[in-house]
Amino acid sequence: MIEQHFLNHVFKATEFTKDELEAIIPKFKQVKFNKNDFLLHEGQTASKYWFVQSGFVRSYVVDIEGNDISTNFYSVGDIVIDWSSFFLRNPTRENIQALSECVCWQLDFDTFQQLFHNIKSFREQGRTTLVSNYFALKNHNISMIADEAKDRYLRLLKQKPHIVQNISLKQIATYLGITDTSLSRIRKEIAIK
Amino acid sequence: MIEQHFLNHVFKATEFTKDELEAIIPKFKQVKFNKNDFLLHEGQTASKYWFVQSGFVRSYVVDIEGNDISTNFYSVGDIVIDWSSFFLRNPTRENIQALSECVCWQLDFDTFQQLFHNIKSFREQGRTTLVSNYFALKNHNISMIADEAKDRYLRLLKQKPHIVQNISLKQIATYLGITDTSLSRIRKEIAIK
DNA sequence: AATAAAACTTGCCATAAGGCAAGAAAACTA
DNA sequence: TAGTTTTCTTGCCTTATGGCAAGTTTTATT
Repeated sequence: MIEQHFLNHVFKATEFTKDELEAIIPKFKQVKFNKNDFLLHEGQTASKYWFVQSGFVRSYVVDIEGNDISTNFYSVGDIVIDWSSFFLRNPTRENIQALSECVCWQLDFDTFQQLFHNIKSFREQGRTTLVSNYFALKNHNISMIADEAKDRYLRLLKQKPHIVQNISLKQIATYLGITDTSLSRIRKEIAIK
Repeated sequence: MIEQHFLNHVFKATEFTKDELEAIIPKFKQVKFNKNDFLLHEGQTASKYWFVQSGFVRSYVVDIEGNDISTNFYSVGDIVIDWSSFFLRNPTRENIQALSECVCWQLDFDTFQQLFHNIKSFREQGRTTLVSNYFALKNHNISMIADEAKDRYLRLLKQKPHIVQNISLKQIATYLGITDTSLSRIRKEIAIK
């Protein structure tokens, strides 16, 4: 029964007719990942994307010195996609890795294209999702410039408390553009107050 | 004659049929801005976007302390759009301002929607443009974390030399997340070598 | 439970970048 | 062209954050 499907939480029924949901949702395939599995690896061209039903995922890039930098974290309800690799059909610089056991719903590029060009509400919703991701990235970027490290951490804590609780200090630190040492000190300072 | 239209450089003929170009290009309206004119102002909801035929444009936000932070620079051939305000129909935090006299080609939201839903190649191209912008923003963000100030400046210099040559040191500095003082010192250091 | 491996904390010192303010240079303006 | 405003440079000192390394705690493995 499609009403009970996890993806109904993703494709809110208010924006889609029942027929549309029945055309869209069955196209997704359930996949499971083990901890440390790669959903996408540096050098590959993304040909799928996922919605997370359970578990935690991280994306990161490796810089010239070999340090990895977290670019994003994903948990229940989030879309996991390398937008540029998926749509520009280019090999990616990003790695996307499961941080725990995960259950996801997967769609491939060709099926996406078919839905995108045939269902108006699907493309509207896809555009909204992409633009929302763009907006979040822009705000993160502004925060990197305008806020000091402690405020960036507090901002993340407020926006994604479940991320802060479930992901290692080191991986959060690189997302915030600071070292693990600094983040440890920031946490201590906050705890004292 | 549509072949001579400026927008032919934007909508590459390889991706569009002649008929499509004739449906798309006449929908754009030429507008001119004087130096310091606002294309979009904080608090407004973006209802148009532009392609720049000539001149320079800057977008910026004002932080809590009242400092402005450049978020982007635009010149010939670039799209000037507040993606999130335009598509999510929300009031924006950004200001978009002409830095010189500008000639632009403008499209409004309703006309965009009509083209987007009716012309497959138009929506493919729009998606590509948005994703390319997303990619650039992401790389800027990674650069903010992985590179020191001098390298961020050299990167901008390489990627957008015409921006560095035409925009004030202060405005470039905030884009790079540093003070004008620091950028001045970085330039001096580079000049010495 | 024992051991190994990660993850986190802390101290000491180094450094990139900021804050402020004065002066120089360049760009407008009348 | 003289005057005014804006932009840029430079010196002096401060500060947030980094680098490294040792120790501690937590988590995984057999």
